[in-house]
Amino acid sequence: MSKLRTAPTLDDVAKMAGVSTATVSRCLNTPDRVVKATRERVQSAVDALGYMPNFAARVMAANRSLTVGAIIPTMENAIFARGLQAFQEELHTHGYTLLVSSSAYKPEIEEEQIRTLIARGADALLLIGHDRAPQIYTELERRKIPALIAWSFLPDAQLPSVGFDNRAAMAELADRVIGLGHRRIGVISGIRSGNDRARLRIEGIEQAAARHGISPLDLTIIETSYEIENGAAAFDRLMSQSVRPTAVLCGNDVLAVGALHRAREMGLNVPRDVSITGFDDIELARIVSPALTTVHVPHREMGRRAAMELVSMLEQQSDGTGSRLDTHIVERQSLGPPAKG
Amino acid sequence: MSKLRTAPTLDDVAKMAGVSTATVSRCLNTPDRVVKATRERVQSAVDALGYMPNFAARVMAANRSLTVGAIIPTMENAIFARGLQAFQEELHTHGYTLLVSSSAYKPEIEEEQIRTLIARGADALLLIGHDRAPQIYTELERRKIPALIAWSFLPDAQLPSVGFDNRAAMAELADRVIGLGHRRIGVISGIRSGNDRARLRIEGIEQAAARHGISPLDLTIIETSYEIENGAAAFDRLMSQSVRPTAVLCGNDVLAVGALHRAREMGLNVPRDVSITGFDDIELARIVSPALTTVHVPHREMGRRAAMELVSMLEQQSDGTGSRLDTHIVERQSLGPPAKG
DNA sequence: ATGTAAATTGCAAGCGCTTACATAATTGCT
DNA sequence: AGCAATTATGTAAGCGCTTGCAATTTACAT
Repeated sequence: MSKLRTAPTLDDVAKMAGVSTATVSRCLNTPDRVVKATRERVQSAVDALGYMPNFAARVMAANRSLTVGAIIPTMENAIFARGLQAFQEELHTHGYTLLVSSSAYKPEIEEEQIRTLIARGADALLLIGHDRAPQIYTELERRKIPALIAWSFLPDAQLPSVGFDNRAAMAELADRVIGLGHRRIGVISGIRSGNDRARLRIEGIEQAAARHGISPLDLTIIETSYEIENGAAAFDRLMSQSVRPTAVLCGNDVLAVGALHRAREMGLNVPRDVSITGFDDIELARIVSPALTTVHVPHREMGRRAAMELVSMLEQQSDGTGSRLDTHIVERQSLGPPAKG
Repeated sequence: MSKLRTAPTLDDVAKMAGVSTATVSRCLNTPDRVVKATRERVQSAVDALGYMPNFAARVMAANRSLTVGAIIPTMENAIFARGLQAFQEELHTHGYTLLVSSSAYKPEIEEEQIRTLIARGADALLLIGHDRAPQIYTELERRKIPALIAWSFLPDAQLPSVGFDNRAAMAELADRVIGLGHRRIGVISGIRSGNDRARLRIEGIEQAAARHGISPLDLTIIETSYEIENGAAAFDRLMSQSVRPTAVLCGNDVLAVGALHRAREMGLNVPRDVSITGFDDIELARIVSPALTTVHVPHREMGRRAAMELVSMLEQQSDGTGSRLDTHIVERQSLGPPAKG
């Protein structure tokens, strides 16, 4: 029975080149272990047949896939795009492929995605942030899957992390805002539950406020998920308080853009009537007007380092050390001193 | 020799449940072909062991992966995000998984990605646009990989497509612009080579211009790749001509946002001094100010239909019929009549 | 030439799963 | 109760590849 028109296999190549399948396999994977003449013969057979190795078979036989999985909270906005791009480029130079999936910020989906990626043979995983059910870490440990956390650096966490200090970064920005004279501050944060970045950023603001003797009563915090619309709605709520804040610190640029948009719709001048700040420094932050004052995160560098770290964990069998990157404030037009009043 | 701490296999489950591996497999894939008592026994073994089927092994044995691959030109901006999201959601309801990769608008990379996805066992492919080397189509045909094209509907193309009529959509917008009295028109297009969407959109503008007796000399076309920066630079060039256009039609919203940004930097009032339009109606179009007048593309609907079509091609072994979706113009603030003079 | 070490190639055993086919258990009839 | 038809389960042959080990060839020193 002839298998009509299916992809050529190693066997086909081997027959055509007059060698064993082992040799063909070696030509593909460890060419220097094959003498030149044979290698060339095999290569022409490969070319002639348009042979491409079957990935599933390879994974099964070799018990590794040269694939790294990443689960990011969302693909819908640009927050993770640049970092992930750099991550994947760096992986590529080491011969690894990236598989991405998104958890929509839902812990149960993230857990499922982790299992799926493992079942698909991912050799290692990149996760975002530290907050998740402990048994996930146990499971990764048990299965001996190297994993790394990005977007949040914590020195003593269960897994090594490559990222920045969310708390300190936001505290620095809050210091700056308070230093300009703002005393009534609104905060539009992402949902803290299961999201250490959101939680730590708020903590940073609270720390800075406390340092400057600002009462918690003058700090209004709204939690909402990271969408432009929600930033706008939260801004509405903040501004409809009896005493309006003079500055609104947002958990990320997406929320800030929403706030900015609503401010404009309300006829408010930013930063004269109210200051608005973001976090992340995504492209959008430069495009809106007034351009957002925000915290710049070295996304590309973070992605690149995460990839290097993960590859070294994979290839040196090491546990990974992690690294902390610096952020800095980017001053644009959306932050100014409060209006006299 | 004991395999220390590796993932449990079908065999482990079978032993624990006291059945054959075939029965376990059937429990997982065709539960109604197994009697309830057995099924439950197997299920508890699965739970107890935390068993997850090995994907590679399954693909190899079953010769299908329940995976669909999509190659999109870019992930860097939101153009394809929403449609792809809907595509993946719909696939999910049919039990399929989506694997996405990006070609960076490079034909040779796209070709490589196609091969990679096939090697990884994709059961079917989603491609964007019709323009690509003919041998790719031959190859897909030869390997009997169902494939579908999105973002551009062409009734008689090699492969079925789900999308809209790029030419007609842009012609409609150009008609509107010309109808407002614009006679000198600038066009900022994506690179046409290998991109039928870009090509057809320009054709639409040219058609409309011809219909209204506008000389090709009054139509300045700049081609550049789809990045905000490039939109800005192209706008610069258009406005530094001896006779400035009164309206600038952009190949997509990303370019338009760049143009808009530069216009503002140049101190031009949009639309009083110059009108700017986009194409796609991504979220960004609503956020910028003035908000972009653009062509709304039903991205979600397109993604959903593409998924349905592909699943039916896969499951009915049919060839696929494709379908044309309607676009419509969204009037916002960036388009107005030309200034007197 | 001859022996030995090193390089090259082949053989064949899996990797974990699905599924055609064979067998065993159950059901429904008469 | 007895038989055929139906349903449930088991047996075992792969799927296409990698890789440890054995066999063969080549290179090199004596």
